Amino acid sequence: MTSGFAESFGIRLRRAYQSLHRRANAELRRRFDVTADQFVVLSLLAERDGVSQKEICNRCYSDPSTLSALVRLMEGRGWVRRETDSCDGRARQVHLTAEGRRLQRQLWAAAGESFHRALWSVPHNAEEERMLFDALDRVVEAMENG
Amino acid sequence: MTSGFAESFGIRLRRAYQSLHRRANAELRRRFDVTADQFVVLSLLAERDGVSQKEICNRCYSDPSTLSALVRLMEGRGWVRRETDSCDGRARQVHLTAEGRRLQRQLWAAAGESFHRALWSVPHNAEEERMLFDALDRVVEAMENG
DNA sequence: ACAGGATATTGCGTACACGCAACACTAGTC
DNA sequence: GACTAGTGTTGCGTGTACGCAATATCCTGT
Repeated sequence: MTSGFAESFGIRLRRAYQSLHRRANAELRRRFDVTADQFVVLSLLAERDGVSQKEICNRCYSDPSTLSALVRLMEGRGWVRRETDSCDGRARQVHLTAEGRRLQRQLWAAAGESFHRALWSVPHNAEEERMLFDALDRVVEAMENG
Repeated sequence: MTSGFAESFGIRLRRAYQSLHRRANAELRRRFDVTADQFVVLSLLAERDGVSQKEICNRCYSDPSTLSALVRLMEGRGWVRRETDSCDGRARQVHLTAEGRRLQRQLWAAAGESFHRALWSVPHNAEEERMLFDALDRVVEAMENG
């Protein structure tokens, strides 16, 4: 167990995430002038729309104030529309615009195909994928409670 | 396979890393006024000292210009010492100071114990740990080449 | 010795992450 | 209706991530 910090789970998780994020950023920026985080938000909205920023935060596990700036930037580019929720005056419902939806599909088809194929090969089979996903989810759980 | 973006490997990896990083940051800042990334560098140096910044970058997979600023900040706080390599005038050898070494041990004992225990419980057994580590390493490999 | 190419570091600009505090609004209690 | 507690969003400051270009220094072949 004292295999050293460099060989620990933490540093491995860091390396894996950083390499994914770095590559996604490079690919998306070069070809579409979109950042990886913008792509994440676009993709989550493509799955479910008209939700509060808080809801988006929960889904991608990012920070409210970070997301606030990000979503307003995306609004400025015409990818999303924000309306004050009629039931809750504090909240803003975030919707994809037609333009945003079109862009998301384009990104998913182009870059998504490129490095999703690379990622798909990571778990060797369904069993392993289940174990891997489960472990990652347990990290979140452990960090929030443990 | 079209299980949706929110259920994909990428978003899970993101959530896991973010939750780890967030918690480590919170814990370390509150108790010691040290950031998670500073802790990473301290720990890597505690394992091997007197190396170039490039070498540190390779080990923690971070960016040269990011690390440059980070290491100089740590130098200002008296945790590391930087000397121009006598054999290679471009490189700086980074050493832990006595103070830095003391701090690293303190962090490792205190915060390390707290959430390393949480992380240890993530892989259920040695077999699973091997598979998990291997998968994370394959992500890095796939992102660099694939 | 010297030119050309590779490498380590730095400076700059931009985007994110996050804690904290302020603000607006809701909801529950009296 | 006023009071209090809780929640969604925003503004601000700091630290980090990264690409790009510049600089200084190797190194290799000639």
